[in-house]
Amino acid sequence: MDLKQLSRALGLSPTTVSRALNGYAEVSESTRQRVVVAAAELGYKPNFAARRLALQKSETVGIIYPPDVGELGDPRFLEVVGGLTERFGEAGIDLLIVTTRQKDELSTYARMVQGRRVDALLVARTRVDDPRIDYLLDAGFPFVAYGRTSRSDEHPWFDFDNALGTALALQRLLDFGHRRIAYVQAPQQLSFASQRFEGYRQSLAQADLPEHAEWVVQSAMTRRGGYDAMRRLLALAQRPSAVIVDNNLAGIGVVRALLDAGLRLGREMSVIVYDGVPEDNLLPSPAITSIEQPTPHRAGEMLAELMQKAQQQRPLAELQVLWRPALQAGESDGPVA
Amino acid sequence: MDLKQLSRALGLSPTTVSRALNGYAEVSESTRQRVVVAAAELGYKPNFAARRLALQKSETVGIIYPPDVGELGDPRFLEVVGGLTERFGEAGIDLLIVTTRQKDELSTYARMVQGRRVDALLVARTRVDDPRIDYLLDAGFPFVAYGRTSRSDEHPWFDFDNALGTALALQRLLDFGHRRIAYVQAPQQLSFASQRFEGYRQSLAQADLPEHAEWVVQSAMTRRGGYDAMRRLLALAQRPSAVIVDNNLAGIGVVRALLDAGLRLGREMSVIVYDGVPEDNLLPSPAITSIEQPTPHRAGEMLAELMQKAQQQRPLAELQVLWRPALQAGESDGPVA
DNA sequence: GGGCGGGGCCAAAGCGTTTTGAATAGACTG
DNA sequence: CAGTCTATTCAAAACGCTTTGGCCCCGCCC
Repeated sequence: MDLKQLSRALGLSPTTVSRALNGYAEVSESTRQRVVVAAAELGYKPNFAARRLALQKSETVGIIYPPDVGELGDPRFLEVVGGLTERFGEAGIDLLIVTTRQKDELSTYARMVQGRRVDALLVARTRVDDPRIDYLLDAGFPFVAYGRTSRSDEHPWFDFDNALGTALALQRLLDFGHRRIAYVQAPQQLSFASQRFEGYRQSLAQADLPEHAEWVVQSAMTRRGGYDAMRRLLALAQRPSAVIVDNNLAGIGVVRALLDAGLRLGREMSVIVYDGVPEDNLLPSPAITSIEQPTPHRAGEMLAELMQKAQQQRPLAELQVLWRPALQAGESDGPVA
Repeated sequence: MDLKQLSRALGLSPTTVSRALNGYAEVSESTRQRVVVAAAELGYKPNFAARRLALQKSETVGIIYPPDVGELGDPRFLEVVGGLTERFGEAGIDLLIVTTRQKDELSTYARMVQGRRVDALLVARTRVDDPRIDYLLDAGFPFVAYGRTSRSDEHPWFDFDNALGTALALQRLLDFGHRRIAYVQAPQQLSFASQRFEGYRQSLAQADLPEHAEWVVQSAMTRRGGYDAMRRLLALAQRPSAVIVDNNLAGIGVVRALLDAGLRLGREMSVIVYDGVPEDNLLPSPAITSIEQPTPHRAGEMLAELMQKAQQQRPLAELQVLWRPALQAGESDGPVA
């Protein structure tokens, strides 16, 4: 059942039928009714390839990411995708997912853009100097970057203010009188980890406190990693009085290590965890003070909104969103003993 | 840069250029070379809408799922998607993700199928009597069901043999001499949970053992849920001597509860956990005996393969895959005390 | 009453590919 | 040397939709 057949069945021209279905004004209300009813009855569905060819747009947005997700990548990225699909689904827009290795990256982008396969792209896992961004800016193609780049002032992006998060945490501990503040961090290749660490360093510098290399421990982004890191910290001759953990998985390990060592949280040791410790954690500990961000799912919804606005060529100011984390006080920290 | 421009630049007809690029035999080797080189140089990328319209296929597969992922749904479904994209990416096929509420479900499917938006579909979260399956079978459209249905013998599907898994676990415990075997289960709306429970019940019946309602505890699919469930079991007058947990999150809670109660695993209480307990769990416990399945990512790869085969109209026998779990012995179970 | 404006409709021309059917030229056959 | 192949190329027709430019008819204005 295509448009021609439908129009023939109605005794109308394809032109009129097409217009009736797409809500154009140049068609009488009565004909519109007839057409809509007939289309539903006969089960007419437009052919998308044809529609897209004529329309010169795809009603599809794309997202390209490297295939090694879950390794060094953002382990929760697929949750972001969940938020994206949900939002786009409401708008009747399809989401295309493509994986590509880094070496074929640019040609994949070119295929998408020049082949008009999608109307807009999401650039995930941005790098500081990112050739994909250069390409898209150059081509004048609508896109949103998930993470800032060196050319952030020229394009739409969405990001978290990671440095602010650790700064907030550090400030709170300083206010409590702490001066020996340790830092447990995820691998620094991850951009969020390096940004968070930067917030720690800068706040330390602002407070005129020296960095103490011993108190900065890098560990795997796992419970076990956090556990081991904390044990190392506890073994130091000069023990810290507080610790900031830059991710919640390691945070669980850190807290467990403290509990196992018999230390009371918020008294003998203050703890603040980035992203918080999930409720379902089995730790018999007081509420952990944390730096809270929206969930990946919410981030996905936000990205979807931005992508739609990007296609409408809104002013850049509306298309750059930095989500500021907030400190959520718990009972895992307190005045220095 | 479209085909016409390219052909003009080469002094050839679009016909020949198209053939050269798509590897047809009716074009001389020397022209092919010229064309390929020029196409690369001039950066020609085919327009996909046009290509699809002419070809009457989309080089895209679709996957439609309800938007409430992460609630009662398969929380790891998005990992499956990861496996899918990876496989399809290698084959140059796009993956379209669409969300839809259950009430619009069928019209979404119709739009996809009749609008030829995709070449094949993955039906996720199949229900026993599933109108989507009826629709697709009726339309003769290639698809793969992720989960069996009441019409499983008529269509391609991929599934896990959940009942076999719990049966293996139960048999092992019986062999160890256990007769009081408890069962901690996830909510029974989840089809995997009901299938696993079915395996437990049937094996029990086969062994001529009565079901003991007290020993079957339902809990949330969380660590905390498992913890509480185990505590309830421990409080019973007639304590079980072994326990099977139907999901690994609750499994962690169960083990923690046993450790907290000072019970030695494999001696005072035997434990088998479906899907195993992840390594990064901080439990100071012996290796947990588990029922192992491939990861969701692997399942995604498998599904991708099946979808490709489904499009080639292979015989149904090749298109129905039941993955059998295996019991992996640990030290968390042993002979009855 | 003639001209004008606009509502409602249509035929035909795209959109950028692939494919069909035919043409040309040279090689080979008898 | 006429006739048949074969290899290579091309013009034109799909594919199914949207949109441009017109056409027709009716009511309205001066």
